[in-house]
Amino acid sequence: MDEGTRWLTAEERAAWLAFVAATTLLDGALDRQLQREAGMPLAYYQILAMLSEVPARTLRMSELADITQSSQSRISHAVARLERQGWVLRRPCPDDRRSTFAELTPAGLAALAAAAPGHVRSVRENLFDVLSTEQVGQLAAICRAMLGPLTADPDARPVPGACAD
Amino acid sequence: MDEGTRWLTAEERAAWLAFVAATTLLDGALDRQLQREAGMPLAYYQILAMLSEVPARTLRMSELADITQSSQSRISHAVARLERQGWVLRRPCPDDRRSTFAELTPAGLAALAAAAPGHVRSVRENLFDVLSTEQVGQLAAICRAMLGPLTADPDARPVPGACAD
DNA sequence: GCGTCACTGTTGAACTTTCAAACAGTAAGG
DNA sequence: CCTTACTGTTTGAAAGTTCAACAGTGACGC
Repeated sequence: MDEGTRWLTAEERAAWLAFVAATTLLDGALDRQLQREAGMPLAYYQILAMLSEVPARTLRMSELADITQSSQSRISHAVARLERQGWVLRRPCPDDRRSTFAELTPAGLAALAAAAPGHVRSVRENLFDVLSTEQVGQLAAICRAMLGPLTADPDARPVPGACAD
Repeated sequence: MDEGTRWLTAEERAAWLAFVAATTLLDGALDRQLQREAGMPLAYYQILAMLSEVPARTLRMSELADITQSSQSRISHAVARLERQGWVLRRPCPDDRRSTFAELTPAGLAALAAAAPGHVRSVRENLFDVLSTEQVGQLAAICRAMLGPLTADPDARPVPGACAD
């Protein structure tokens, strides 16, 4: 059954191992840095960051799930936690009463502002400071190429129908 | 205090957002594919894969932690689970009685062999099939550059001293 | 030998994520 | 209306990860 499998070439294999190691370590490093210096995991930072860049600092739960590439269940649990911490506020949506708005509070914005410099420094140290300008462009092109199949791939969607237009 | 922060340039920011999205989605896609077709999460597949490529299909727990870029605690829990499933066997190390060997069982090898083709296909579809040969080389170079600071960075090490030679 | 310190691995509690199921609201057809 | 299907969100249990604490060894100096 696997006679037809196209295994990886030596170059692909080397690239793959380096990719897995680098992304795993980078993720861990960023998570640890945030946890240590700001007391929040990377996933929560990303939620706060997304909310901060949007009009009225408010998004519907499902939009938040889409934009952070996570499942609705995860967002629901995470926002519940952030709400307990006073960083996010949940409000019903008047137009569609199925929907809920998540709004960044001033305290949440302050926590984000306090965490941001350290996070950016960490991203810089571990990624951009070791790449040439050319490599930054190459990386962006590579990632954009990956996004094609990934955004179409049913495997990549956390929740069926989460990306419905 | 954050006056001195070097924020990301527009190019860096674009690259960063694409990178986060692509790696998050790729990770999710691979995990789902394995979970669905082989009934195991990606993290466990990687443990089995590492064990399968080593003499006697046996590694010390700490070596396994190093090679998979994960913490000792994580490996301990994961191997305990894999052992319950009959895919890995734990044995005491005669030379150093602190150490424990983790050995891939025939059943574990069979499970890995059954899972591998689908996994490789998924890696191909979502990564290598959308990249040119040139881009594969660029990606490898970029990841190798990242590994420099990451392997030296204390943030990136799950457990202090885990990488001691 | 003995004390000290580093190293290996495990454990249990806390936390996060996932999975499946439930729930409430909306939309469409008869 | 009533039914049916679908959408947006929540929930609780199960699974996985992390963290801190612990126990058992080994290595080194005195």
